[in-house]
Amino acid sequence: MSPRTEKQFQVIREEKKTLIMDVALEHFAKEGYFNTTISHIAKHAGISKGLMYNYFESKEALLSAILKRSIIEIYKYFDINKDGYLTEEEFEFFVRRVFQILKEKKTFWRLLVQILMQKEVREEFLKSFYSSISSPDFVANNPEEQFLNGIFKTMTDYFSRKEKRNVSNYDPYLELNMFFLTIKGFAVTYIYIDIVDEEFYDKTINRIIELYK
Amino acid sequence: MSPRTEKQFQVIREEKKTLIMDVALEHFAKEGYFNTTISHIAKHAGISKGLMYNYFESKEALLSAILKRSIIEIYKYFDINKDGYLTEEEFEFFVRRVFQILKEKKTFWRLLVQILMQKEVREEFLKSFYSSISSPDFVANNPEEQFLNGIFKTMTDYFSRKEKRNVSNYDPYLELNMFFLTIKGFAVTYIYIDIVDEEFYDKTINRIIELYK
Amino acid sequence: MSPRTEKQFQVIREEKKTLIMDVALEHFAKEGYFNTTISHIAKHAGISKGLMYNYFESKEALLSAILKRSIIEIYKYFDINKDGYLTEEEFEFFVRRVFQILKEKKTFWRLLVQILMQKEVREEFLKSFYSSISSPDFVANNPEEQFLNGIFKTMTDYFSRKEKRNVSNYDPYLELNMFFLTIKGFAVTYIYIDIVDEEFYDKTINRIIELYK
Amino acid sequence: MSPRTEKQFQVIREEKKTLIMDVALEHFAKEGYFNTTISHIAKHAGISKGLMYNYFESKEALLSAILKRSIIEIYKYFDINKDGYLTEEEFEFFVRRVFQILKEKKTFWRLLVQILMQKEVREEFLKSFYSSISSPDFVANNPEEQFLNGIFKTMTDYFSRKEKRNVSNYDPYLELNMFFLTIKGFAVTYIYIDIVDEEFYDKTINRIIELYK
DNA sequence: GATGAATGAGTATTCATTCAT
DNA sequence: CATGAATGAATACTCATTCAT
Repeated sequence: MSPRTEKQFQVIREEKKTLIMDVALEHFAKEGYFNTTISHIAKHAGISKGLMYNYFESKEALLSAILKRSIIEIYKYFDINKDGYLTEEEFEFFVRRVFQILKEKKTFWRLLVQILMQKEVREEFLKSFYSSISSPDFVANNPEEQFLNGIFKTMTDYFSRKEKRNVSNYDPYLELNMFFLTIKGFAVTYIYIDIVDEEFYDKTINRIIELYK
Repeated sequence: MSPRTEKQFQVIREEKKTLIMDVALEHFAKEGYFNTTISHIAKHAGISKGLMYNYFESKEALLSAILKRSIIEIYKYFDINKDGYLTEEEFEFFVRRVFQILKEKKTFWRLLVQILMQKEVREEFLKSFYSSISSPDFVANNPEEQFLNGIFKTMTDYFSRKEKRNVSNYDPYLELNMFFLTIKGFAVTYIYIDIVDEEFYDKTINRIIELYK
Repeated sequence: MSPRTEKQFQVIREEKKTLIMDVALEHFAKEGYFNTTISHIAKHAGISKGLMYNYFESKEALLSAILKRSIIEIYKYFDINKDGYLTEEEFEFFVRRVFQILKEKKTFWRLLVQILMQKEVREEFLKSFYSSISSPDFVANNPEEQFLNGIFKTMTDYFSRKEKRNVSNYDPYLELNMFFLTIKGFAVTYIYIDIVDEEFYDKTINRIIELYK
Repeated sequence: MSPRTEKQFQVIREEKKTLIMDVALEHFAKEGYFNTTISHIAKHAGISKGLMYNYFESKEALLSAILKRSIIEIYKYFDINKDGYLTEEEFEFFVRRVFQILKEKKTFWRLLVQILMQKEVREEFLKSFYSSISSPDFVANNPEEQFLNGIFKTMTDYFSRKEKRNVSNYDPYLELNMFFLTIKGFAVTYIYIDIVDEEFYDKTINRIIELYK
């Protein structure tokens, strides 16, 4: 019988990779990265340990792949029209979208936060993330500027344009910082709340938008 | 020479425990809890591994002891006059104190955050912390009420009394939540900043106080 | 197009086998037998792992095939007229030929030496080599005598005929042994010298011939 | 009960290290370095794998320790009066001593040869060996020169002083090389001979001395 | 013939914890 | 109180080999 075609192999590979990443994310998030063994993942994915290493060079590479996949996917929704100018509507949309994603992918975010709190991992990952999002493919879609820098600049511009009446000595950089603090605090708080009070969740979002829009 | 008294032994014991905890905290915070081995701690504390186990039942128990000690010590500065009523001055003092401590014990807080982000650790610790602060010893010094509950109630009362002009549909519980979010976000952000811009640090604190006082 | 004939298939088979063996030898010699993986060989030979096993039963069988092939090929040049009588000219030709081959196929010899130094491999291989050269196919081409035994006898005869003036108590067996020692020592030394001083190489050969011719 | 003294611990350590090294050498030599597992060594030494790693950082470090120990021990007997001048008597003594040691420690030498034939190991080991024999302790006993360099120079001097009547165009460097070749060839041959014909062994040595003394 | 996904037994290494002294 | 030798279970990772297609 003739062997599988190149395409068939690709499909198999892609499916298995996805399967492994999904299972791994689930367990990393539930039991923590260090407490989750490769054996455990393999068993729950219904494959052998060897196959894991056929697809991912190491446990760390697996983690990295998971993180990148999810973050890339999330950033797709940012700064949608990419004109570098954030209107109030775009800002609000952006904030709501972030919190929507946070709610939908809570386990992933819990993992991400856990990982990023680990200082060593943190720095290494940030570096590799930067380089991954500024890879040829990525840049091709964003020829104008580096991604994160772009986000940051757009946000700074946004806060520079605003002038809050009720704020003495308005400082756009401070305001941007406050905004990010709040987002982070929100995220860090909610990823550990198992059953979310939807109404309160929305109220909080509204309040944040009210404060920083 | 006469043999040491029971009391002297206790003092020695206490000093050794403190030494071990100090060294352990230093290394846990610097290299992470999992990456720090008992051997390493013992060597740096100038004692044997065996002795470590004479003082602490396990590595986890050591961690637990460190966390409890530090948190207890921190809470001493809270709600100083303990009348359950927070004036605006007390509120401001409290916020500034928290950030002061954050700045002074950054490594400890980094560790604490890392640890608390680990879900399993988190739950176990919170439980044990709750019971420790309501233990006989603890209660003896705070006969009036459960500690954290007290804090929480006092804060809720504080926000209930306020009515922000510029906030539509003022909700004290929401406001308390926003306040905690912000504090957390601030903490999570600053524990990873190695060199702090003092002026900006203070500006941020002032802004937080301005928002929630 | 007509289907390939049986013969054509055989040619293809033979070519593939040769290709695999060449690539494998190259990597075995460069990186060592244990450090060279089947995957690596397959990739560099441009074939699949599965096909490898279609041609060779195991990694060890592949090694064995390589060794046999090369040694058989080398022995073709020995004792060319096969009359069992070694003249001084034939002796010198033989020695020079051996060293010529050593120089030309240094990587192969390095591998061979490495392999033969591994005791277990050594014994197993020597056994299988002996039986292979006395296999039906082999014997068919050398009907008169066992190969190695023949070499050995011819050499002993050669040294028996000589009587070195400058040697007290001349012992042909000892002299043969000394000769083999020297050859081996030379080989073991030169396979690890990356850049050979041609002049010195030749001088050494001349000296060896001078001593044992 | 009071703990063991520092000295007692040292004795235990030294004994265990020796035990492990002895057992390891035996198995490395018998089954080859790669085929010998740490588990195997530990089991035969009657200790746990963990203890192995208490004494040796890795399998490679264990090997290295074995090699160094034995070589250092062997070199003690070289160039005994250390005047850098080799008389004919000293030369003969040296050669006989080398072959004596070869006979006595055949398993070790077999291992050494196996290891040194592995190209990668070879280079790394030679480097580390060089630095180990020029360590403070070692240099203290040989303040005048690096060890191996010293040996080499002394040998070159020795061959320079000789002028073989029966050799046309006598070349001391060539002669030294021939001598080393022969020694190596002898060693490589005899480490694999299980039962040595003592008489023949001695005859060969005599012949080598006759040729190069 | 040909492919490469899949296997699983095997290996070095780590480290919290115990315990004889 | 104090020591550090000793344990052993656990873990990431490797690779020759098999097999469905």
